[in-house]
Amino acid sequence: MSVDRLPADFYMQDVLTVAPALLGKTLVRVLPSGEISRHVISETEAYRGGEDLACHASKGKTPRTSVMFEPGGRLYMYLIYGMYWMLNVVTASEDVPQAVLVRGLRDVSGPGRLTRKLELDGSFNRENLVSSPRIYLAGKAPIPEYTTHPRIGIDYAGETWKNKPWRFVMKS
DNA sequence: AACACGATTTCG
DNA sequence: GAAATCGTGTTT
Repeated sequence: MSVDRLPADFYMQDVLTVAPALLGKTLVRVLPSGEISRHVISETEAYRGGEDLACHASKGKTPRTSVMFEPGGRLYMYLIYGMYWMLNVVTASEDVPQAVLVRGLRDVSGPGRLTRKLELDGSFNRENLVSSPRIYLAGKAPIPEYTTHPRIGIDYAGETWKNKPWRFVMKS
């Protein structure tokens, strides 16, 4: 356990508050071998509820998206293109479906590559970051400087949503 | 039961 | 520019 593991309250805020606040925080992964891997989060994206057409939950609650309707602090893992697991942190209160996609670490670029490196897969879906012995987030304020950009790979979401500056990149 | 497709990455 | 590769949601 870590003394500065992020508490449940942190994840209960709106996704537009949590997504930039995750920048500079440390992703801690206890591997099956016992080795502890620590990486600083450098890039995130916010997916915000039923209205956001880029958010999987905008199409309603399904077996896959149901975890986003649970209280913040759990992981939402899903497989994309048949080969890459995406790491998402669920935020906000129950029945407010939101999640932050962890898109990059300071020394690992790309959401698909970072889950491979940290050995994260579907078995981590619904994992609770506040109590899990094998993965958690740690760190303290302040939030580092960052820039905002449109989200990647969501052209299907339409003009309104695809242009939202909801990608957050930590300045190196 | 069949089909279409994606919050990506890598190779040519 | 295109393939790889499969779970999920939708349609038949």
